[in-house]
Amino acid sequence: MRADRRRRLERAGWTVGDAGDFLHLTDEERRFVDTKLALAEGLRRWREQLGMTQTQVAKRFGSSQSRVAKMEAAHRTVSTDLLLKSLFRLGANQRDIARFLNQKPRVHAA
Amino acid sequence: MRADRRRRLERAGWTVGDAGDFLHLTDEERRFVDTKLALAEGLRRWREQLGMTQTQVAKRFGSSQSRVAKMEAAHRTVSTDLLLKSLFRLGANQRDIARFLNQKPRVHAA
DNA sequence: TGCCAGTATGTCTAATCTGACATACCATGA
DNA sequence: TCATGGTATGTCAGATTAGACATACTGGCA
Repeated sequence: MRADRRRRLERAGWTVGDAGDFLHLTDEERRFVDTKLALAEGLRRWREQLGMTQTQVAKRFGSSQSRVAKMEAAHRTVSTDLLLKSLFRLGANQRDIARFLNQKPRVHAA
Repeated sequence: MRADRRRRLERAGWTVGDAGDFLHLTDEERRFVDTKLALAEGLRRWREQLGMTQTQVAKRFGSSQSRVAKMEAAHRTVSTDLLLKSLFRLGANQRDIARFLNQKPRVHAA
């Protein structure tokens, strides 16, 4: 579970030392990352719900598929601003966002 | 109420044409701005709750009072990333954020 | 196996955001 | 009235992020 979490973060572009000192992320940082992951997951679920591909979404955004992939991966070059704007562009509203934040992360839960 | 809302946005640095065509903010933009305002208000309330001044908060952040003022004003040069990080640094958590988002805005409500 | 749609990753340049500083505003109390 | 503490606004240089493009991975199916 710790390892899984770390993998997710690394995939997301966070250069984490190695497993042990993973904890020199401060509490704030951890909360921030978790929030970003929640939004990213929310975005992916929302897109899938709409039955759209990343490419289709990218086109609608006037952006590129690669950028959408990074959004959903909560990559470090992706801001929460971008995640929020993207969700809104796909029709989500403020309450949907709040819902995503209250949702327990599905992946590193097991 | 419309006028009040507009004033808030202008104070926040959004160049809004004039009252009438205020509506050429798209839905997405409006939702995004509202979200930012909610976080900004949340930050101010959180700080006041802690009985701190903007200057004190700035010092704790390693930032400046002017930046804190802009955060609380949801100024356009302030990202939601900064707002979230700031809230987390003051001890808020993801659920607190969700709560802020579900809260009806106090100001342009009347 | 070889294709293909969908997704992921790396790296550029332009645009945006950050903290700092200077300065202005705004109440309240002497 | 004028200090003073707290808050707001404008601007700038350095840091970070956006979209684009190239390219690589992945799973399914002929």
